[in-house]
Amino acid sequence: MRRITLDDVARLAGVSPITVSRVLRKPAAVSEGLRLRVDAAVRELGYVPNLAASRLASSRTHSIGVIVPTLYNVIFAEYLFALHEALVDAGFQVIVVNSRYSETEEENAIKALLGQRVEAIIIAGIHHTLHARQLLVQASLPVVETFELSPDPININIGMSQELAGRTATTHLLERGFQKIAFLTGNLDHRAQSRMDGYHAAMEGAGLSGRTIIAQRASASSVALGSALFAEMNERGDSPEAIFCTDDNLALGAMQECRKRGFRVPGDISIIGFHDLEFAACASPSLSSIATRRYETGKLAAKKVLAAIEASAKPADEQIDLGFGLVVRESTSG
Amino acid sequence: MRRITLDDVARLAGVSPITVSRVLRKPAAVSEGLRLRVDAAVRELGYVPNLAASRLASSRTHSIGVIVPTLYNVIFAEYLFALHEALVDAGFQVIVVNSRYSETEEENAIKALLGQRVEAIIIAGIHHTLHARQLLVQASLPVVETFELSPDPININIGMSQELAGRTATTHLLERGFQKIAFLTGNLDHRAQSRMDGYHAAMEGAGLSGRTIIAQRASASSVALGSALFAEMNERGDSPEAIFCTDDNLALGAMQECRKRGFRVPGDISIIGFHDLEFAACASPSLSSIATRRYETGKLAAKKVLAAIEASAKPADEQIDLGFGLVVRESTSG
DNA sequence: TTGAAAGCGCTAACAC
DNA sequence: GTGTTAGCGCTTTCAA
Repeated sequence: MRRITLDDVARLAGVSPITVSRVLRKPAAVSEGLRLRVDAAVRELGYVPNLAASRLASSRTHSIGVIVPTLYNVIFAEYLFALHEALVDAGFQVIVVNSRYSETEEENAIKALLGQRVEAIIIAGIHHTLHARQLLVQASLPVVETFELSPDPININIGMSQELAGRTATTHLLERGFQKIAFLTGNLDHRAQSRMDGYHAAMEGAGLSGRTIIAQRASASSVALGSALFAEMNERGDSPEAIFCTDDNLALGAMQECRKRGFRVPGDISIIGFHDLEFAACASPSLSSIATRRYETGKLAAKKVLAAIEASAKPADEQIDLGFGLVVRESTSG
Repeated sequence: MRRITLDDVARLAGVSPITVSRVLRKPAAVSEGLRLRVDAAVRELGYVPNLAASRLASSRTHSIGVIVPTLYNVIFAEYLFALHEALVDAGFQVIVVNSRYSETEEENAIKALLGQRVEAIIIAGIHHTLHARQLLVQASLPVVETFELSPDPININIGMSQELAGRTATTHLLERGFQKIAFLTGNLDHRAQSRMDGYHAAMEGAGLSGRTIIAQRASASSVALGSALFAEMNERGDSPEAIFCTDDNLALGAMQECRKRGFRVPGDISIIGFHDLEFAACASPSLSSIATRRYETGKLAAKKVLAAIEASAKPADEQIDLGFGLVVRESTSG
């Protein structure tokens, strides 16, 4: 059974194909009589326009490519939500591609998106293969890099200093008077690495560079991993007074494992997390954290992209530091 | 600056356009000499094929549409992860559309996906507008409905009985000897509604239909909402012996609020959640829950769709009940 | 306001 | 193994 095309509709309505096309795209430009006839024919035939043909002919795709390293993380879910909200409402389709924390996959994703002639690319992170970077620089479309601050942005960069955030969290613990401060992390992607750099910098600044305690395991952050890392640390005899976790999930897990092993939080051990996830405020004890602006990042990225498309010009290079917040709650208020 | 096309590459390599096309799609069918020349030209020009043109010419899009009611929920994140994993590896692009729990938006999403000539549609839920249903029934592509069991599947249906799951959770509490059992829920989407139906059915079966306790508020499930709902219930004087929450997040929030108000879990109040999220096992006390098969649902949906595309035929109607599990942990082991 | 002609960039089908 | 021809189904001119 052949698919219904514009011509079929035109024939049934007794008009030319271009008139049908106009009725569908700018109905105001067609007289009411024809419009009604066309609408009726469309409905009768159950016509659905072929987007590939439309895209080819108009060279507009009304689609925007978004690359994230994982779909398995609330952080990106919130960010994607914000992007979707703004872009879909503006009539764009969002193509989400998951690079699985691999720069090679990211490069492939970029190629696929360029092949689709997306009208902009929004990409989490600032580390790309050389070739990927070239492709993005050469492409005459808006490119937004998010979540980190790049020393050399491709085009638009909306982010925060992960290193400074890591330093801030650690400094907060130092200011509470703790010296034995542990750092807990899962996979060391670029952002986690920067936070760890911040931890090391703060410890060194306090003359404690010889006394760092690291618990790390190559798997995705999760509550279970937090428990496991604390257990591991405890069993090998490390007994920190405070813990900085790269992620609130780890922090929650660590906190629960603390209690299981008879430590009070914050009485015996203070804990600070990262991202200020929804549960941090109502955990008990409530969890101190670094608040990151996932939603705002997505919103702003979408806004910038829409403005650029509107102006039909690659926007000027720009870097926006959205910053972060230190949220002090019970878990570090011993 | 004009975009590079296949013809440009062909001219530079001194071959016909179709040869370039072949090198890109089935390199084995081209002699090595030409292949190398073409590859070089592709690289030199930075050529990226136009997918819209390819899709139009071949009438294959290698893309699959996925509709979910929200992106703001781990449940769907895990499901999407599974879908992506299987489909992307098989060379398909996944187009995710968010219907925001609206049947109208869902209908629009279906139209948009059909317009793109996706090769299959995978949709969470079994409730659609009449027109949306018609479109899906008429479309000559595989359609998978997930997460619920439909009395009248459009094509393939992979799910579980939400009602039975709700009944099972409630029955578990009844069997522990509790009578004052509360039901906590956020937005009453179809699935939450079915779980509540299950709760009512179980209560009625125990002769307790007059003693149901419901705490509900129209917002998305979250830990904070769980706290709020328990607080509300407690303040209006309802004092349940056990609580069934439609979601583990609610359960975690309720558990924390219990403790804040001096109730022991499970000593004074037993709690069971839903979905068996990652943190349930390592919460303290560990959280009883109904385990749902999000990942398996995604995997199986992808598998069915790929098989159908492979066979290039709309698959036979089929219903698969993936079931669920009752996971008993400390929070209901008083 | 409406239509005719041409073409977007690729691939299927067929020839050589 | 390689090329020629003829579209895929729309939209962009431009003319009426």
